[in-house]
Amino acid sequence: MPADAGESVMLLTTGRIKLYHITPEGKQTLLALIEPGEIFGELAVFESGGREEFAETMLKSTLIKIPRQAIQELMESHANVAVGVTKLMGFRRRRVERRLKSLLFRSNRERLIHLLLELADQYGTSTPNGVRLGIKLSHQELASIIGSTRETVTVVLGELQSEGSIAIVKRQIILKTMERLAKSIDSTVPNVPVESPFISKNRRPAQYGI
Amino acid sequence: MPADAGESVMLLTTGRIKLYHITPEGKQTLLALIEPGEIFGELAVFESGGREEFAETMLKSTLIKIPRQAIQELMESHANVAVGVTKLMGFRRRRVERRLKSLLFRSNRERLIHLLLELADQYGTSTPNGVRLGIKLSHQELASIIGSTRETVTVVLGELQSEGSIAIVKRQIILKTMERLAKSIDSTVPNVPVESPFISKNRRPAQYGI
DNA sequence: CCGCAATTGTGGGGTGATTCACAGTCTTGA
DNA sequence: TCAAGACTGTGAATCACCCCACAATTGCGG
Repeated sequence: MPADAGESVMLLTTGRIKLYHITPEGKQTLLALIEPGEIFGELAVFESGGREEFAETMLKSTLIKIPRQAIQELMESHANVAVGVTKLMGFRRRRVERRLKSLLFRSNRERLIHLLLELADQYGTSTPNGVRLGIKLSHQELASIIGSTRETVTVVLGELQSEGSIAIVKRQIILKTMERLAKSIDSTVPNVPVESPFISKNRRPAQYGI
Repeated sequence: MPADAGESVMLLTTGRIKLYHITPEGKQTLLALIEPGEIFGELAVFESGGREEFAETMLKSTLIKIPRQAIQELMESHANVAVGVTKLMGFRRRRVERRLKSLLFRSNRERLIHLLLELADQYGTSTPNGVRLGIKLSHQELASIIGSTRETVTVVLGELQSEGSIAIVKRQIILKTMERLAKSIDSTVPNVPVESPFISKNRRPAQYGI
């Protein structure tokens, strides 16, 4: 597999791939986990250069390399392909935005719980004891997702375990009380009427839900 | 302008719009600033429900509301429309990902500088004294973008000002030494060879640039 | 099954950032 | 032009989290 993948879109067929970025300090930030059926490197379709992100296989993976030009033509000639690509990009963007929201203004503990719930959503399978995460991530990796450190993750996971919220067997995390965890992060109940500090009282601008 | 915008894509023609999210605690996180020519609410095309984000005008704005169905048909019949939408979504995703990267593992000060540079890039105009940001954001708003607090932003801006890096006149920020600022954040030089802590020495997985 | 490396676990010191409280300044609508 | 509300500025106390250092455990490759 050559290193010149910049001019192509990659389609993952089996396995799992980790996309990440490395900061100047050598710390890494996980950008996305790619599952079979997903494409990545799509942004390369519209621009060339800028190759500061890396991909790394987490499982034995096979993928198809689609030349940039081919997919561009395909999108132009077959509208449904274009719609599909758009949809995929939308999903990934939404994931990123959700992560952004959980990152801003949340404690380390809350972020970790948030992440666990999300992983459960994506990779969880129900068992009698609770939801088992079908993905193995080291504490280091978890930390790199929530923007924390290895040690802190270790500690918080320990706390959650002794609180009985999760169990860890063979490096597999099992969420025993999903509901309780979920509640513990969004019902940090604000009794204050939701009032944005940004919305002036006298000159209130137009505002809508979207 | 009705509040039922959920079923439509909005196209901004003039003005500026702020998209944000409000956390249960009432804190707000800015998701995106929309400029003329951009669309938002696109995700609504593919899914209904889920309306936890808000839009607020920052300037007098006019926008066109395109019904969900119309754009879907348009995308299917005119491939170039689909390509365009995809492109726009890509840009926004890239912005979010960049922000995410700058959020993880960076100090408050670095994040603020990073933000100023980005704003200069988007809204800056060159003047003899430096680059003037053509956008007014309160300290509170700046804080909500970088995930900090109003007070901290005030302090850091003060520091930058007395360091001579920026000047503030009439609530307008002027970047006097862009290069110096830029250098101060990415050349926190790591002489360590870039070696991911995630890459084992014995069983190194496949890894490529993308 | 043995050994090395990766991973997990734990504590203590230091600190950047939040929180709270209040004062001063700017701005805009009446 | 005046007043009320938004915005900016500042200091003190507190705390969550990072950083460093080292021990214990697990797991993989030969």
